[in-house]
Amino acid sequence: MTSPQQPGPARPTSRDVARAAGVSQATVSLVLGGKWPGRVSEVTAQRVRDTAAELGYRPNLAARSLRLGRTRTALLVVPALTNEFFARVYAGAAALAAEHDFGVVLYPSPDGTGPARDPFASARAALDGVIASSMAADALDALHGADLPLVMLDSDPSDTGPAAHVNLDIADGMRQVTGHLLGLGHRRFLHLASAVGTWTFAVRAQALREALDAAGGATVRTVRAPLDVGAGREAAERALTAAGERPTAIICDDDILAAGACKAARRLGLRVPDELSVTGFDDLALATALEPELTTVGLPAEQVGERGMEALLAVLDGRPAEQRGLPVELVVRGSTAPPPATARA
Amino acid sequence: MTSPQQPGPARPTSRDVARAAGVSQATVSLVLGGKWPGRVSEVTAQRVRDTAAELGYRPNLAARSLRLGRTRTALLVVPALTNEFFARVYAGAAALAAEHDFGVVLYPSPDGTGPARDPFASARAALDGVIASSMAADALDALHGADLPLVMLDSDPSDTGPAAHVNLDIADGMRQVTGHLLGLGHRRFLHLASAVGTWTFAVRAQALREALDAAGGATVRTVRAPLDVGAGREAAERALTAAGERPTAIICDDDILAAGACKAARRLGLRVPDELSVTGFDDLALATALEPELTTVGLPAEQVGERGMEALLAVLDGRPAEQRGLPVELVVRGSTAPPPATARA
DNA sequence: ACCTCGACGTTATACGTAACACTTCGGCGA
DNA sequence: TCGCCGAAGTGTTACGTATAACGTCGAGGT
Repeated sequence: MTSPQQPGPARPTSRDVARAAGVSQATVSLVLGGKWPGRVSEVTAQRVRDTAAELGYRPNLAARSLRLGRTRTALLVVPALTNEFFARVYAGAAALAAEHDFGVVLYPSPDGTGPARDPFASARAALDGVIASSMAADALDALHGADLPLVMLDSDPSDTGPAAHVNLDIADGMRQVTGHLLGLGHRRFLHLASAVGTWTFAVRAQALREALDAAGGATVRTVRAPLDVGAGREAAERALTAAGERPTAIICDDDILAAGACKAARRLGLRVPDELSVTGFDDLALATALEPELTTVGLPAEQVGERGMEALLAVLDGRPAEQRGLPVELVVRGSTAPPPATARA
Repeated sequence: MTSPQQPGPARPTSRDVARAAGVSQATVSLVLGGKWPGRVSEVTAQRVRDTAAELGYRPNLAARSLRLGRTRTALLVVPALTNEFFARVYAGAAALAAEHDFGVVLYPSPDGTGPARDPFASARAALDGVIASSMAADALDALHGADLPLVMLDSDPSDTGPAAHVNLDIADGMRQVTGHLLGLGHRRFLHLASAVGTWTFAVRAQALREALDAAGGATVRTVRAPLDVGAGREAAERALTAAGERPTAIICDDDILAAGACKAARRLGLRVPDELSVTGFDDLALATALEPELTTVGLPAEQVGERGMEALLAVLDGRPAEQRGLPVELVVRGSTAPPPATARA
């Protein structure tokens, strides 16, 4: 029974409901749109609602969008969703959107392959606005080109293009980890970074530098690695075996890199945390799956999505979107400890 | 400069392009729709394309959908995307969809909380079809109610409701792990299951049972746990400390549970793999982040998404969707080894 | 000279909805 | 009795697109 065309009776329209209820299409629209008080009597309204339910009426969203010129749909532009952080951002955004009868559609930034698709073609509906992570670099130009309300996540606030910014207080997170490690007695650090050249890297690097300078006598070396476990391991392994005094703590920009650093340590026969401390960022599920559990900076990913959507809704309403850094929180677990006595000399 | 209304000039329509190019709107539609050969001269066509590009024309997708009655949009229904497996399914589906100028919108099955939203309300556009994972139990009823083409992922093939099924050959995966462990000499197993009561659990349990029966003299105990590391650890810890002979291998339905099992082992002072073998399912990034790396059954998640979309496109074209189990592959890593000599006696 | 026909377009229409402007009608104060 | 008002709806229109049906025009055949 392959029936490519109209199989059963076509979906009922508001006019069908109107006919069945003995009213005009306009009345159906009024009632179902919630605009009826004072315009339609309660009895009629109830009759309309009943027949609508009976026929299984669902408004045609394409027609509604066309009529209204708005779609109640936002585009969320993120790098790969396989990164738990962004999956959580999406979850937060989608949850808040649902509360406001909004939808969220994703632009999955192509993972390397793919000819850098058009973010707007992938969104099948017309869009009311865009929420974009600064990490999805490939799509950003196109977004600025479109004259849609744009909310940027974790991007340079001095960039005045976007209508609003939602930023994590990463600098504070960096200060917290660094302070924690300095307090334990560490003085030689390795910074395993993921996205050199971006704004968030600059913020992290500067916060780290300032914290170390304030402590005095501390050194740091920065190494870059693509965002996966294997790459993190290799980079860490290289840095740990390089000439010069070995660092006693590795500060990673991401839990995934931290996992790599832990593997590198194990390969080199360094015990974590006794001989080497490792910290991450994000507090992914991974952080508590590892042994020892990872000391990391917890980022409220869901909140990032929520606030992004909140800001977008505000902009769409003509309200000002309040810009505020989201607080982050150091989560101390088992991957950090004082440096070995030999290194403290 | 908050401008809730029309800020700049409204987006150009096909009529604007027509005016600028000195042709009728219909011609613009023909040219841009690719239907021009034989109906519009090459020069005119080129002129239309140029002016369209110049004005930055983008077709209004709502209007197109309304006109065509099709949206080229599919709904993908999955449990939480924070599960890397489903994020990969989405990636696969979205990639293939993009090749066919299709879009994929997600129904993020509410994570416990949330009043079980309407899957169709969350999709803002009208839909051409649905691809649903059997794991998103809460939404399935509503999906069967709608008369949309439905492709089910990993669900009972004897359920004839859906238009097509895309299944992983999980039974084979289970046979492979079991065979691997039996070959190493294991005879006492713990099955750490995630979704008792579902079809995939039934398949796994039966395959496991059959493989063990064929070997003879092997025993298994099944324990259930919610799908997260902590729950897996607790369940495994309880089972490992229970009365009776301790199992020498834990077969987990998921890498996440396997991570929990590894933690349980470490807590109890059991070394993996020397004193306890652990296997997972899915081959997530987590599998290689752990130490030792996890022996697991690799599932082609992206392919699941691709095949699902492929099947849906076929159904929409009136073609038959070929039903085939996707092959899975045992990936042997460091978390499995022969059981300790004491247990082999 | 008339008809045909292909090439190249154009005109007109419908998709389903929301909202504006309008009608109908009983009641009510002057 | 007239005029007016509010309640309760209805008629109509427009949103932007795709396509079926129709027009025009010149070349070529008879």
